[in-house]
Amino acid sequence: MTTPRLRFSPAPTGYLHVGSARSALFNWLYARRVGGTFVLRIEDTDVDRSTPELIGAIHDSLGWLGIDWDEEYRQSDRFDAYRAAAADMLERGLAYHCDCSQDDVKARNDARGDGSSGYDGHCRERGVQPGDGVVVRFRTPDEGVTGWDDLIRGRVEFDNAVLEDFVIVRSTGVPMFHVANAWDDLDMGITHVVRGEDLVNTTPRVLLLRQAMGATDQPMYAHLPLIVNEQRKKLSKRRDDVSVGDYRERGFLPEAMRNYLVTLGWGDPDGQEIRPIDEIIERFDLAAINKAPAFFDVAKLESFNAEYIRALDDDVFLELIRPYVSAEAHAAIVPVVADVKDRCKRLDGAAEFVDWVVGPPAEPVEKDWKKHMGRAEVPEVLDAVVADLEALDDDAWTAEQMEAVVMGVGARLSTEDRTVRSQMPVRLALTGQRSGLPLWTPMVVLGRDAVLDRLRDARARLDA
RNA sequence: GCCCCCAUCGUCCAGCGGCCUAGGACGCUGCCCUUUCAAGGCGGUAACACGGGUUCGAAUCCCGUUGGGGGUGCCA
Repeated sequence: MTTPRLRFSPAPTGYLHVGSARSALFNWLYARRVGGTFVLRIEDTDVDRSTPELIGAIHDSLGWLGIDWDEEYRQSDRFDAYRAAAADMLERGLAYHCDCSQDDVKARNDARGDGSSGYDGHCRERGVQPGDGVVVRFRTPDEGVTGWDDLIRGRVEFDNAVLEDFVIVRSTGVPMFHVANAWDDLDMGITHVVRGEDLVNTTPRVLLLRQAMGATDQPMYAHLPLIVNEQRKKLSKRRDDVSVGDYRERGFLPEAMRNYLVTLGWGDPDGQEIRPIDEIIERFDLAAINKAPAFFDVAKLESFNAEYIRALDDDVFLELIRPYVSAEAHAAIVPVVADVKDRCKRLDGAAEFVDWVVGPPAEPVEKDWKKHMGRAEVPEVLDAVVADLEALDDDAWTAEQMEAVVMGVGARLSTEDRTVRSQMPVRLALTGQRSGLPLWTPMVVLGRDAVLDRLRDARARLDA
């Protein structure tokens, strides 16, 4: 038995699409699962879109996700082989030259008026010679069936009759991706082709080409269900956030992203969704992948991300958020790192927890203010807290003392008839918000003057 | 138009003929814990698209309908 060989073949577009990332991931998972080889093949036969920067974006995102590859190829380095393969097909009569312009083809189709849209085989027997504006087309069989046993979908078949004679060499002399794809899969000994469902229609062409190149076997195919948006349409660059790099910038952890991507189309029967990558590799199975499209649910991704963030060591978290927060915010977070980490859904959201420590308190929401500051005992509470805090020596300005003072006031003011809660008025006065970090340590960081100022401001506001 | 594919809670996944009065996760939500929030614990909400078969028995198999999606380039 030969070692399985899988490949991820992205076109260099300048970013890695999340759908592509998942294809890469599933290829990689399977390769690692079965001890196979994972090949990265850059499909850059459309030369003007092949630059080191565009390819670098793919490398970066794959690397970020922890997807490593064993071999790498670039199709632009292999044009000679594709040209030779095309020439050979030409020589053997399996392909022919065609000088029809796209307008010609369209005009004939319109004239026919039967709704057909593809190439009509006009040049099949015309003996067109190579020249300006001349392409090479593959002569598809007129009868018979081309199909394969898809690992995910089962048997898929196309009548050869519906396959038009497609272009295999552009008029510029550059072979089309089908040729490169078929030749490389054959030449590189690819055994499993795992890719998006949007490519099923090109599979019969590749299979026919592969045959024409002398192959007698087929690789195993597994066509993945598409990742869709809320409209159930394929994720598009225009309307959706599709770039892996963008998610990275928005503070998602690669482990969370990778883990979430796996759940789009696959789930372990034991029901556990979040688990270490080694365990996923161990359990992953191509044949168990779902057939239906999956919605990319950012809310769920964030939930995964929050869980991965919580599992981070405090010091690791502190380093990871550095690019996302100001130096001031970072310094403010250090003393309360665990509290921030536990509440942080994305790395870029860390700073908001200490906004009120670094800057002025937020302007309170009218409704919250009325509800919590409108209570009869609030003036008493604020006065008492201010008084008790003022009485504190500078060296007693500690988190323990903050808690003792604030909670003490509540306890002191409570009677059998009423329970006085002092925390919320203080919170609103200090932060302007009704929820957030535990107050005690941040109060120390904020400092005596600011704390007292804010409490007095709030108290004054009650009278206004 | 033609070709291909898909169809379980709002969403993702489990289920591969009886264990299903359909399970888990996200979301939403109730209670507990807590003088905030978060986390955690315990509940709740909510689905087998429809119609025919096959079978003693169907979410699971077959056919059709409906609904969605993908493709239909000298892009990949």
